[in-house]
Amino acid sequence: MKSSSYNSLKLISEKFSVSPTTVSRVLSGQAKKYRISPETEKAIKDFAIRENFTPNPIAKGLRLKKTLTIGLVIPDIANPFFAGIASQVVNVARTHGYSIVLCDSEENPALEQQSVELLWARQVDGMILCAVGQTADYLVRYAREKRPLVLVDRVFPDLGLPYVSADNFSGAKAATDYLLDNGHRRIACLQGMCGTAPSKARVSGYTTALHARGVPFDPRLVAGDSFGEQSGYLDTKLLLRAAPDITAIFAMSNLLALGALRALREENRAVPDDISVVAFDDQPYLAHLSPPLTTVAQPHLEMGAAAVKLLLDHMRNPANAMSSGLLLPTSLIIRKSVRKISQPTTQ
Amino acid sequence: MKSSSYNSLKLISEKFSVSPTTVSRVLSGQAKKYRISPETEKAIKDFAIRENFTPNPIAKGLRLKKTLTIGLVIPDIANPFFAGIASQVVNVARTHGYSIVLCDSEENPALEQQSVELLWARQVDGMILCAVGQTADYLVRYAREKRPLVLVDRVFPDLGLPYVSADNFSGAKAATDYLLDNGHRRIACLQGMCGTAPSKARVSGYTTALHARGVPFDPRLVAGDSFGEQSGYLDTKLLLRAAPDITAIFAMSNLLALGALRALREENRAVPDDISVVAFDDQPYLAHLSPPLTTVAQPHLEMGAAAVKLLLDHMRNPANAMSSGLLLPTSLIIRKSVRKISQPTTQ
DNA sequence: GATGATAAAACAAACGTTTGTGCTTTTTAG
DNA sequence: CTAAAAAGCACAAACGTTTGTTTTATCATC
Repeated sequence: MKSSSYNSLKLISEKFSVSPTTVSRVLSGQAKKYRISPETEKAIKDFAIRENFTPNPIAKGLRLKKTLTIGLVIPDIANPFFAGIASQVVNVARTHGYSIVLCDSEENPALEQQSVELLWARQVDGMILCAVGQTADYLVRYAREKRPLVLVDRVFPDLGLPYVSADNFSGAKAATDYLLDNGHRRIACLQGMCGTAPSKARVSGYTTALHARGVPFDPRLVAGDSFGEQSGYLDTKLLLRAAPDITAIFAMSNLLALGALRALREENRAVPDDISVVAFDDQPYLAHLSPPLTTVAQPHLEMGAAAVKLLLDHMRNPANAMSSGLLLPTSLIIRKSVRKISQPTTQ
Repeated sequence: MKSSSYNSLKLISEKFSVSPTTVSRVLSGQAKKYRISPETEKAIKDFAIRENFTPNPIAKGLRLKKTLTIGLVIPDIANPFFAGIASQVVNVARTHGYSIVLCDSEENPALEQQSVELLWARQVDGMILCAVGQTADYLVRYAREKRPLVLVDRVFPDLGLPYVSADNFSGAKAATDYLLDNGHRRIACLQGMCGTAPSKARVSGYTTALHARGVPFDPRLVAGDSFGEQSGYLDTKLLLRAAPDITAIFAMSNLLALGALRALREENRAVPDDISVVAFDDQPYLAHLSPPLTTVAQPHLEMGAAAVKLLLDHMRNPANAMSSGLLLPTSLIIRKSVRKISQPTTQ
């Protein structure tokens, strides 16, 4: 377990009076290919594992132009949603021998771009990016250069970059259907940052569900333009004034739901008795709220895992680099924040 | 903004028909020291920034034996507590020019040790470690070798390694005092993993507070041996049977509190009317629970920031490497989960 | 017009690998 | 006993930097 002062092939090679070449070949499993004698091989191997030696990855990286390193850029690692993704990214990358260099863009597009460029400069072999912002034009260059880069969650399908995301459309549609099934007709929708792919898809799922039931779409019922708690709070307040007859709120993020809950509490509207609430994205604590929140769960972990797998695939085979988008299924988790109401008019 | 195909000093040097040496010296700001002519300097500098060139950090790392890289080992990045720490670590490291290589030990001591060794092998310049487990003997070697390594949260003061942690003792004492102030005398305590520094310190704060008030310490009132939600649930159940007369529970982690809440709900004990609850560590959602939980907040962000600063200090100056422990103050956040009771016997 | 400063930049080695090729020595075949 | 083949390994270059030392040209000085 003690690590040695033998920290280079040269030192080891001197120990055995062979050349560094030989040691390198033994340690990279090329012994038979280069006809190293079994005795030499065993001696070196034993020594290496006993002294717990591994060839310097920096030198290796220089020579091989591969660093066994993947860059991960996240808007906010303290956000449980991204933390969940990161967790799986780190873990499956590890099982494939890759390490993760983590950058936090602090929800700032400029910092994001900086981070991406820093990571390429640091010679990462590939990159996983959860973008912030509605656009990311600086990425087209990387798409053109066919760099191994996969987008997660905040995707840009037009860029021709591989991506993985939850199936936001279907998730939102399922949630809306659920509300409709429970008799709701005036369903407000708290959207996230306008123009982002997830937000657009979710709103689209919402309107599609409405149309399918012939429920008129009222543009005044969709509010908001950020995924944050503040926005949920504020827009719910406004919504309650602008459309007092709503019976349900579909909050398109976790934090939006938290904000909405706070607003509703202040306004003395009971959930679900006065107003039903459905959130998007599940987090353990949602079950502990009162009432426990019904929500559409995203497969965080799978998203992270899938991103790494996609990336590794593209690293091995740059050919299939374009337009392999993955949409992972969501699932509606039914708790106690939706009330069944009778809606005489549509019975 | 477009990055060039000029990706080596050599290429650039040819462009200007100078030597790589000259380019290197210009780009590292040593122009005047080595008397590079101002024209040459300006030309190269301009070109470099126009083409957005930076010397290859891998080659640099090999030559300089410095990688501008810090390893971060976390038991579970999906846990908001650690995510908060990581967030600041990443950010302040970045402002100092360092990148973070992230490892997740999955609460597994063996994997932790592997990760630590992997990171050293990867030539990180320093490391920040949130250990799991009660011991970490493999670290003594690194302490002896005076490697830049700082411990966070789960610290081992005896190892002689620098560390930063919340002042768990004072935090727990404050929480217990608060319960006592509110008339509680039969206060149960849900501890975390026994033997870990935070858990020991917290329990010690709890007992100290009791003693100071002359409240008898009842060993049966301290239960638990893990920081997880399951443990909180289970041990609360057991506690309610073993000591039905308790009026308050001090849960020494967030998740423990969540588990306790679940158990109390099942047993139809209202919080805070039947039983008061105080948690340890604040997370945004605690305010949204019902009732909003009183808790002792740890300075996550400061902990992460402090860890990096300590580390950088020790990297610059290995001399002051030993025994610089930082205890960051906690703060009691009072919400609505504690009821004031009259306690005639001790009035 | 030699002598020595000084300016401007090049040389070469080193960091620790990997890899194509070349060099001995031993073994095998005929 | 010779020629060819195989075994076992070493050489040297390259990856892209940085840095101590040299080199070359320019200029001023006496």
